[in-house]
Amino acid sequence: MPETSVLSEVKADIISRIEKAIEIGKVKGDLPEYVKPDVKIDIPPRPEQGDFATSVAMVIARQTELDPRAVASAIVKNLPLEDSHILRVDIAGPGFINLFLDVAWLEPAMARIWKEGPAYGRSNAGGGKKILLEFVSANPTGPLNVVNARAAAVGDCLAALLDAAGYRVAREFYVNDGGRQVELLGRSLEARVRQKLGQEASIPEGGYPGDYLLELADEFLREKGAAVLDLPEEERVREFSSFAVSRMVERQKKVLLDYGLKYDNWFFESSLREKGEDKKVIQLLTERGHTYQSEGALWFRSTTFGDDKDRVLIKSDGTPTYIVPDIAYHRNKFLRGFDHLIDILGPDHHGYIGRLKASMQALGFSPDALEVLIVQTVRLMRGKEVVKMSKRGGGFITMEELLEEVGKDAARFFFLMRSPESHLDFDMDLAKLQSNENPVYYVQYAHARIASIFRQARQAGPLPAWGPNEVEFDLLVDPSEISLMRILAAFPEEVAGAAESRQPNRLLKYMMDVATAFHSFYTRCRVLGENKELSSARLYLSRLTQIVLGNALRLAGISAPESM
RNA sequence: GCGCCUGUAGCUCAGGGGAUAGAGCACCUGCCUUCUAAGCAGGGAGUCGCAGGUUCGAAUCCUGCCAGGCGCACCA
Repeated sequence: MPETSVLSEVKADIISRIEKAIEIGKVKGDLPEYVKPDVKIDIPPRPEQGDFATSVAMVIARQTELDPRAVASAIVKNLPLEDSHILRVDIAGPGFINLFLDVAWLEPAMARIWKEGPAYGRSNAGGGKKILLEFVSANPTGPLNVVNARAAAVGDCLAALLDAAGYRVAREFYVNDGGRQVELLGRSLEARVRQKLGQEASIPEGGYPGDYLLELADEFLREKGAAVLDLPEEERVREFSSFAVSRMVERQKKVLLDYGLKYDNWFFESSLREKGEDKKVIQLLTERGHTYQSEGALWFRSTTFGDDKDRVLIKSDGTPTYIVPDIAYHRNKFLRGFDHLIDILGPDHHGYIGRLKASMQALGFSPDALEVLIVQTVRLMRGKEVVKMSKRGGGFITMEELLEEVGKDAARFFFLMRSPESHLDFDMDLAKLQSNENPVYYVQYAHARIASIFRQARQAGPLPAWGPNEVEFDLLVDPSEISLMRILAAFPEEVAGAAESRQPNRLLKYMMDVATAFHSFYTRCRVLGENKELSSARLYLSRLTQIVLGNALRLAGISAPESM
C-alpha cells in the first residue's frame, strides 16, 4: 500500500516551498521573526485562480497587522521555484497566492493508477488502527425497514472507505435477542400458531401484529408441529421466542446479502448473558463506586461523567434495564482489542449517547474512543406523495419491498448521495425510473461507455500498445483531458477525506465529478479512429477512468455495468 | 420546557471562515451518416429561514428568534 498519492506529494512539496519562502522572508527582514503560520493550500473555485491557492498571507497579515498583499508579495518574491512544478504565481484579490502548475506531475500520477489498479485509492492514512463499526442492529422482532436500509448503506460504505483509508475495520450487527420484547415476539408467534389451529388467541399487549408472523406460524407448525403448545409456559415461550428470533435474523441476513452487505460478525446479546458479562459490568461499576441504591433500584451515577441524569441499572422488580447488556457489549468490543468504536444509530437514539459514553468512561475506557453517528430519518415519497409508514397498520414498506421495487443500486445511491445527518426524502418513482432523470445512471453510464469503447476497439482488431510505458503522454493536452486527469489524481485523498469525515456522500459527489469530466472528454475527444499514438493515449486515459469509477462504485456497493 | 438534526435555485440536496455560492432534476437554445444522446455545450433561475454579534472577510463561527423532523422511562 502506498504511503501517499502523487497529488499529495506535489502538495507537500508546494507547502514546504511556501514555508521556505516565509523563512527566507524573515531572514531578509521582509517578515517579522515571530510569524509561524500553518501553511494550507486548497483548490480555488475558478480555474483562472490557479491549480492551488493559499491564504497564508492574509493569516500572517492578521498576526502582524501588515498589508496582506505586501505579505503575499514578500512570500512570492522569496518562493524557491527550481525543480518544482510551479509555472507561475499570482497575487489576487485580498491577498490570495495563486499557484499555476505544469502538467508534468500528471504522468506519474496516472502511472500510479495503472500500476495499482483495483487498489488505487487506498492509502494508509489510518495506520492500521482497528475499528469496530456497528450498524443497523435492528431488533429481531420484525423485518428491516427503510431507515435500516439507509443505515446499512451508510455503514457498509463507511466501512469500505475506512478500510481503503488504511484502517482495519470489522462490520458488526448486534442482535438484541433478550429481554421483554423477544418474549413478546414469542408470545405473539404462539398466538398466531394457535389461531392457525383454530384456537382462541390474541396478540399480547405491546406484541407484534404484523403479517410476517402469520408466515412464521405456518413454518413453525410445519417444522415443529403443535406439540410445543403442551409445554409449560416458560419453556413454551422460550421455544417460540428462539424460533422466531432465529428466523427473523436469517431473514435480515438474507436481505442484507441481497443488498451486497456482508457482516464480519453477528453478535448476540444472549452470548453476554451466558458468559455473565452483564453481571460483571454491574460488579465493576459498583466496585469503582459509580452505583448506588435508591427507591429499591440500583442506579449508575452517570452524571459524574456528564450525562443529564443518573440511570437505572436494576429496576425495583429486580430485572436489569436494557442499558446493562449494552454497556457489557461495548466493554466487550474494547476487550476484543478494537482501538476505536463507531456506532451508527437512528435519530431516536441520540439521547443514548451520553449514558453510553459515561459508562465507558466509568469503566476506564476513553469516551473519545467511542463515536456515535446518527443517521436521520427517511421519508418515502412517490413523486409528490408521502408514502405512509404507520407501523401499527402493518402498512409500512420493508427493506425487502424497497429493494424489490427500486433495486440495490438505486437504493444505495440515493441513501449515500445525501449526508447521513440530513433528513432524506426518498422518491421511489424517481429511483426506479430508467432514464436520465435518475442520477444513478449518470455515473454508471460513464463506466458502461468506457467498456463500450474497449469492445469497439477489440472488434476493430488487436488493441494498440497503450500502457504507461508505451503511451505518448504529452499528446493528452485537451483541457477536458487535463481536468479529467487532475480529478483522477485526487481519488486517494477523496477516499481518505470521506473516511475521516464519516461522509460517504463525498464519495458519491466525487463519482459524479469523475463522470462529468469523462462525459465531457468523450464528447470533445474521439478515442478510436484517431492516429495510432493519440488513440493509444486516449485508450490509456479511458482505462484509468474506468479503474477509478470501478473502484469508487465498488466502495459504494453499487455495480459498475459493462453495458447499459 | 430541555436535547439532537434540518432550513441554500421551482424540486431534491452539496458546500460548514475566504475570491463572482454549486450539482442533479425540471425549464429554454443548440449538438447524433463516425467510440452508447441514460451524453455534451450554453442560458434563465438564489434576501443561503429571520435579527443581532465576532472578523480584513460569514451561507459557514456565537447569541436570540421562527419553522419542520425526532427524542427526552425503573421501554428497548
